[in-house]
Amino acid sequence: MSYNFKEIEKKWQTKWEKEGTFYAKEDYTKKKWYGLVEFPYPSGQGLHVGHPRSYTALDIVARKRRMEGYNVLYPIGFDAFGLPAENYAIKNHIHPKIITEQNIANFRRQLKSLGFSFDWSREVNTTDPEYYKWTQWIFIQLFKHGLAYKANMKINYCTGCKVGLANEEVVNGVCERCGSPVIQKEKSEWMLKITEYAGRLIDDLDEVNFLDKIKAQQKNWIGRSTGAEVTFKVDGTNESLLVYTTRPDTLFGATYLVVAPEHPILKTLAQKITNNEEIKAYQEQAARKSDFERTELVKDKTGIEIKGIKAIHPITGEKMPIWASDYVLWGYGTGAIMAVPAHDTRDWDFAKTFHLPVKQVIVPFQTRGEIEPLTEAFTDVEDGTLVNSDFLNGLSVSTAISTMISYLEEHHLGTKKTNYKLRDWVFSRQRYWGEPIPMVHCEKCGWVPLDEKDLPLTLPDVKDFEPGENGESPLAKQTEWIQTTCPKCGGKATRETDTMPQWAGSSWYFLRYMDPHNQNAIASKEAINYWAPVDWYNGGMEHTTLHLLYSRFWYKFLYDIGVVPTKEPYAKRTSHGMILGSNGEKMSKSKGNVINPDDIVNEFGADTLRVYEMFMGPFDQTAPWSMDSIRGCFKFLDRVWNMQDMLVEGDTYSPTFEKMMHKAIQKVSNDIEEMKFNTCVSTFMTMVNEFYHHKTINKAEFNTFLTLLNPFAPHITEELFETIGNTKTIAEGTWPTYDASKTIDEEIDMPIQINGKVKTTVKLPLDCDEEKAKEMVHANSVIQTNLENKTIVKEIYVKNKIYNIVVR
RNA sequence: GCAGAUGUGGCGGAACUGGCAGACGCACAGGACUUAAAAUCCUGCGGGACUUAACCUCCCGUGCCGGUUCGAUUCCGGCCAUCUGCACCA
Repeated sequence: MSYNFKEIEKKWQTKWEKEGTFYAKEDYTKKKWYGLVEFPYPSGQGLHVGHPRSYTALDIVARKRRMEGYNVLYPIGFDAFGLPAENYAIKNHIHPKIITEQNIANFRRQLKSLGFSFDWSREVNTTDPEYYKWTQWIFIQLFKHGLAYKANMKINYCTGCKVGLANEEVVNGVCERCGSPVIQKEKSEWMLKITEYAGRLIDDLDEVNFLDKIKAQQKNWIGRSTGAEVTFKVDGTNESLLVYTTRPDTLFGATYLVVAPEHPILKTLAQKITNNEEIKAYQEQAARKSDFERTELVKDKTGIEIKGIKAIHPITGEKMPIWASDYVLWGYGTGAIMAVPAHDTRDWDFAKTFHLPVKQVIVPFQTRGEIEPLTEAFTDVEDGTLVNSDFLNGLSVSTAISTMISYLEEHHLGTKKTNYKLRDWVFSRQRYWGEPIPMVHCEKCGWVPLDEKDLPLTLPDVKDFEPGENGESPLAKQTEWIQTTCPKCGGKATRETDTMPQWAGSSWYFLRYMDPHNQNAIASKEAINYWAPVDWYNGGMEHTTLHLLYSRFWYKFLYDIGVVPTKEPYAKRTSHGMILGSNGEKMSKSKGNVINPDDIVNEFGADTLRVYEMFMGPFDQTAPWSMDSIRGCFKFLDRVWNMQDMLVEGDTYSPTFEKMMHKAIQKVSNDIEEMKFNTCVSTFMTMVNEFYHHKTINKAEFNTFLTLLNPFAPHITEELFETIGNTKTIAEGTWPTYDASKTIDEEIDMPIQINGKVKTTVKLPLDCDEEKAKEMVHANSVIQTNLENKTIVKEIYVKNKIYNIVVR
């Protein structure tokens, strides 16, 4: 019988579905394991070959865990709100709900065809009102705790999508999604105060097992810096300028101040300022630039001196000029800086451009206080000694920083201050296909949340999905829907017409899986206490600064209000590499290098696809697709299939294979934990080669082999397991164990080196003592020949590793 | 510019904690089976020198230069290249 993967895969998938083989148990007394993969956005293109890479990987772990006796939750769902469905709806006048349903059906079919051990009874869908009811509920809690607020602010506005974007969604000045230019637009938006959690989002990374690069990227993104705010009085006025600096030690080197063009002091002191016209012109010029131009294109410093006012140095009392320049950002720190051209590259450039004074206050340590003229800013903080700095002279940079901060605080001139680059999360979208924001605006009471018992606030059924005038949400046209009453005073009120961003539904979906049909809560307390946190979460690096950060933020908030029991949602986070086209480029329709998983399943079967994606390379690195390699994996499974013809009886491992079996169990068990799936597959291949070489395999060996391979290729292994006469399935069985003593070779092919170069090998018993080893090595003829006319300088023997003879 | 990663045969890649570089797969070559082809099975396969050939032996070889070491793909210093993220954040 030849390997009929189509029949086999269908048979087992039907059985699993019918019997609910992989459903998580409600038994909260068993030890649990919760594995999570990022649920897909059900796009019209169907599943990408990248999805199975991540899903197979955790499927392998999940299947192993079940066999190890854990109660496993390995769920899946659909993150189905989003722009593509809406854009499609606008173009083809079909309701996004219908498109979404179709796409989900297709995704579900594809996912099932790959044999993942998902608990399909817990499938969630973010567009289901029974789901987004709780997304809205969380929003209301955020609002009640002052973490959601309306702000009239300049937002990034995508000219293509006609929608406001979070900073995270703007890439190189264009929209991350559609590539259209992003402009600044004034709009009233809902914001979430993620900045309030910035510190904890960094600090609590210490408690979780995330890949270092993920931690590093999150830290970088949140961008914590510590320093001081220092007050500079403006001469002859009651006004003062607050500046932020990370280098308070350089205060004596400050020679001028710079404010952002948007700084309010330019208005407040307009009476005293003598060149208002010029300043206005500069402000307009700066405002015209998009963020992209401000940061990307224009590195040359521009600016203008604010004439008529001077600042006073808080310690020396010197009068300092004040400039305005767009290299100082209004959105960060205080929007004003003290410029220390000698020790900051940007200030140096600015000072050189406008011929401003440079005062050096730090010298490299080894110059012993000698001041040599600078040719560029000296910014080294590790190796610096303070000079020209009064009470700081002679101190190192780090000591000088703390000394200065103490001094400032003591004299009420400044305070210690931590700043973050992270901005609050722009939470409004002027779109139809998203969760309605459950808020109404009452003229008397202001913004009022809906009563929780009135949730979900469902999307009104509309026919026109075009954005409204001026970038308004399509919902703004639903005049009837908008009119409502205020939940607080019962008066006339209007609904919020903006919807939530796509990140909303995905910020908490892993909690819903724990108890997906609960009508009264996100999930029951018992379910959350049992399943939280997620034990292992795998996903793409591209979600590190968006989804991963957002969901950690929401979870921490839920922790604060007592909904969840742990500080962090994910105990462990790993990341898979991207799959590239066979030409080494990112798969895209326009490049014509897209692989459809359906085609692979049809031609080779799901097991082959799974094995190939695990074999193609290190899991966390990018890997190009190769049609030739996939044939090799098919051939491997075909060889596994044909091993049934070599089967002989046997309840224990035969002496020929005993060692190999124990070693293989050890290696595969360990490698799965380390996500070294590629070497697992090569172990399987080596085993098969061995069985072929001896043209025999007994039942005990076959059973173990099939169990090890089962997480990778679940269908063929179950079929063979049944064929060779087992009455239970592998899924019902236990993970094989190994005897460590049987993985050790009692004889070692010891490599013998002369001057570090291997000349030959000598068979030595395990843990052979040095004397015996020496004797045997010197008895070897190759070594004897090599030692002729040589003087032995030294002999190095490392037990069970190497024997090296150093000669002259 | 800053942060992180990567660099090994024709290709994808392997190598525990510093100890036989190239596991496993692909491609390629040869053989068996076949009327033939495909499939399958077996064998070979980093480069070079020596050799009629085989075996043996020797030399070179993990991006480049240097160092530590009996011994370096692995550790250290300095470069180069590629990828990813961030980018005037005071």
